[in-house]
Amino acid sequence: MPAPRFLSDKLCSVRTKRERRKEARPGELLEAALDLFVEKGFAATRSEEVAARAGVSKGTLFLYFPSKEELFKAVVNENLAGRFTEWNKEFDEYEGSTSDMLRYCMRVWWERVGSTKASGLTKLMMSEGRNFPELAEFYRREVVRPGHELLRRILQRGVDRGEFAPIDVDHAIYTVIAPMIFLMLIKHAAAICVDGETEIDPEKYLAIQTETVLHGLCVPPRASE
Amino acid sequence: MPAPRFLSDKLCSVRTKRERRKEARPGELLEAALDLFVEKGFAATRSEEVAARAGVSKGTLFLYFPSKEELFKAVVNENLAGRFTEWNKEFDEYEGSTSDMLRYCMRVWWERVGSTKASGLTKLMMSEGRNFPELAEFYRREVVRPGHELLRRILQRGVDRGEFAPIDVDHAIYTVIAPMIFLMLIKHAAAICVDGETEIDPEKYLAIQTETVLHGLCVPPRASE
Amino acid sequence: MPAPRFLSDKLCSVRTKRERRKEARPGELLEAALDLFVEKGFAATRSEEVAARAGVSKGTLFLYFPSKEELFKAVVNENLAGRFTEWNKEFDEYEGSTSDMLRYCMRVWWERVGSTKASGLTKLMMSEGRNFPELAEFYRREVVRPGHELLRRILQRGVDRGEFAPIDVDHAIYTVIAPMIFLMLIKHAAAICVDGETEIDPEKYLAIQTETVLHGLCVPPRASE
Amino acid sequence: MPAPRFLSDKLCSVRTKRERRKEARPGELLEAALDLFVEKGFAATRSEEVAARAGVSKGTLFLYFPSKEELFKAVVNENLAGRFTEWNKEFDEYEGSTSDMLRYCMRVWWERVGSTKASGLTKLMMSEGRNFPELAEFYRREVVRPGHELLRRILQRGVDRGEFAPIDVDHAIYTVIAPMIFLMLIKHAAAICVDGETEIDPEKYLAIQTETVLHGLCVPPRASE
DNA sequence: AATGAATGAGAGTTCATTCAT
DNA sequence: CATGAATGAACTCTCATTCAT
Repeated sequence: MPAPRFLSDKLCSVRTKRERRKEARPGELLEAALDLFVEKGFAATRSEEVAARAGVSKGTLFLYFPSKEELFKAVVNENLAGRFTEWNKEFDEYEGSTSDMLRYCMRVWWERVGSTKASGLTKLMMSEGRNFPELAEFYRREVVRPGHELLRRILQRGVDRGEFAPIDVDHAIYTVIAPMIFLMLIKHAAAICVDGETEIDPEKYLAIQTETVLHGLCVPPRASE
Repeated sequence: MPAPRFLSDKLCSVRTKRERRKEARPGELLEAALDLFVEKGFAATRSEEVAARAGVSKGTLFLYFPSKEELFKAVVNENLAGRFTEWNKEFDEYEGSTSDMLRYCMRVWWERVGSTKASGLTKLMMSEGRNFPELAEFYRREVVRPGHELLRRILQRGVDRGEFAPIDVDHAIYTVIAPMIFLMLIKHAAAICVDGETEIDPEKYLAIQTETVLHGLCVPPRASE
Repeated sequence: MPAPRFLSDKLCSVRTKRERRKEARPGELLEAALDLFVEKGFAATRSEEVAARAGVSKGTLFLYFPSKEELFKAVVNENLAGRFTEWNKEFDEYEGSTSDMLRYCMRVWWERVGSTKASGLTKLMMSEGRNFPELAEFYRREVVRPGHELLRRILQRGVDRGEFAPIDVDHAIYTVIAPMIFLMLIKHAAAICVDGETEIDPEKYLAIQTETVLHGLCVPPRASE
Repeated sequence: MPAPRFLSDKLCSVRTKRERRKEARPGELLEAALDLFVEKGFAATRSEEVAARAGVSKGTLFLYFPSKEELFKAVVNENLAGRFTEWNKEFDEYEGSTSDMLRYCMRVWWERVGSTKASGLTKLMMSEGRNFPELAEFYRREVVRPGHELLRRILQRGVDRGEFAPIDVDHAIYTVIAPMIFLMLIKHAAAICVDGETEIDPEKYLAIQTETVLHGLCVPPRASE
């Protein structure tokens, strides 16, 4: 047997095909599951179909995730819940005006969530949450609550720094969220579109809504209203 | 057809409860079905439960509606599709400005659809449409298309009469629809609400959005506004 | 339509084949289940097989019993647990000597339980109890405990009336039960019998054991021991 | 066969743990399997669990034993079947009275089998034998038959030497076996015990039963006993 | 017209066994 | 030799739909 040419051959690259597959499996399954959950809903997605799309057999799915519900939670973690720490950090370090911060927030939300398949998970929970109370509770705890927290901190920053009027922050959260939710839902609403394509330009829609919201939030710059 | 023995079976109120119930059956089933479809979704609603809520047996349900899908179609007809002729007529006879017409449209839509259980059917189609292509097609044909037609005629009237700028009417339809859809969806989204209650006031939200839309549609007035 | 000749035609005999079947179903299923549980054990008995032996389809079984475990509990109730009230009453009214009472007890136990398929349920619980804790608990509560109570009362009666020595009744229960359990087990032990038939004569075995037990229990009639 | 490089691989204790483990594997697997089969039954014991308890992987189990059934047979051989040659020899060389021989037999049976985990295998076969006909046949051939043979020879010796009455030996076998089987079964019957502990003292029970059996077997002595 | 007992395809999940590494 | 990822048949339970009554 010839000596490996590089040390790394021994430490990194010497993996069998099987090993590589093994490490890739959870990710492949999560991706397949995300696709199918978003496409068909939680109840209507058959476990075997998820497995098949990931290129494995039914049994293999349950090797990695102990049940369909746990698979769903893992999908939510991977695509939404697990990313809040990063997002929180990003906003902790933000230094501009709070208006810009909110604009930035809406924009990156669209880029990272709204425009991706992950937005389908929100639609899914709105549709099927009532039928799967444990999943709904999980989603509220791991996604809705942290999301609200993040927004609350932004809005509170605006109020604290005198940029925003002393509004009821908890109430204002919904004003900010509303257009996001709308976009997520319309994006996944096949049956509603006569010609298959929604005519709304999400970025433009979001920009307009953002300004509307900011108009309502901001302290009038000089004169009294 | 032999004459009824009594003046009018239809008007005669001296009837056993049983007889009345008999004729009311389909209506009761449709109402029960609407409730349950909206509450749990199409797939998750069990036929037997619909029958039970209507106070009849499983078999009776299938006596009136040959399948769960046909039952759903009947519910959609009863609550949405079948009412467009009446609505169309109403707008044919409208005589005020097109801006007022649109304001009126949004308002009565909220009263007659948005704020009622019927709005849940739209949410339902957005959630499960992909899993039931025949229902989706039916819904598009019988609800979405007529709705778009109605709006298109209103908008075209505005353009034709010089009240609205010569916009792309097909595109503008979505601008008008967007807030309606948003309200319908948020209304049925239990899982998304941390504290159980959305803080949005639908009437106010709709009024503001209506004015925003009109602001974008109207020809800038020559004289003062 | 000719008038029924007897009133009973109307009240009793006017049953369709279907109705008769319907009433017989639970009993047929319980009997099939008893047979199969005793023959193959709880885990190894497939629900569909029970249904098939009762002449119905898989689904029908679950129409009458919500789960395999509940089916098992119903079988235990039907064959063992539900008969203790009757047995207790019988012994409450017994008037002879306690020795005869115990002899009678052993004999009727063999006739009504030991020699019947019901004895297989005890074997089953001993074999599989550990794998189905809920069933084991149910069996202990509904069968073992009442059985012990019944015996305790008999033994206590003997002690109270001076027929038996002042023994530890709770301990003596096991002495009485031991031969019953042995017979139940050997009866269902196919693998242990070389030639297919156990050579033990249960009635004789039980009679001998009973006298042995009584010998140990009874106060020596006259002289001191 | 080439000579081992060291004096004796078998006796040489200077070995790595790994090497020792290697050779101990089958034994460790058999021990783990015995534990689990006795604890949970044959069907309810998962192969993987056996492997895990033996500290090896699932694959390794199937390297040593081609199937779960073969594993079970090996466990039976190790703990019961394989020991009959030794036992037979022991009894061939016995020189005392046949009564003492039988007393000795019962006692050592309790010491070597009844009181050990091996007795669980008998209970297991009685419980699950019908579901695994090949195992049942194996058990009958390798354990039940040799056991009966051994007893038959003892009893025949007693008859031949005039110590026992000229009884039907084949029938008497069951009289001798009965208390052994009873003890084995009661020992593994968790579900049957209300208070968790059976009150029977096995050694005492066995001694009494032995004397009872001998009483029935022995020729009434001419002189005093 | 009305019933509800019966059906059976189909879903999630388990586990003995295989085999590439 | 040893591993453990992968398989797929088998099992329990659900529910839309049928049909004898």
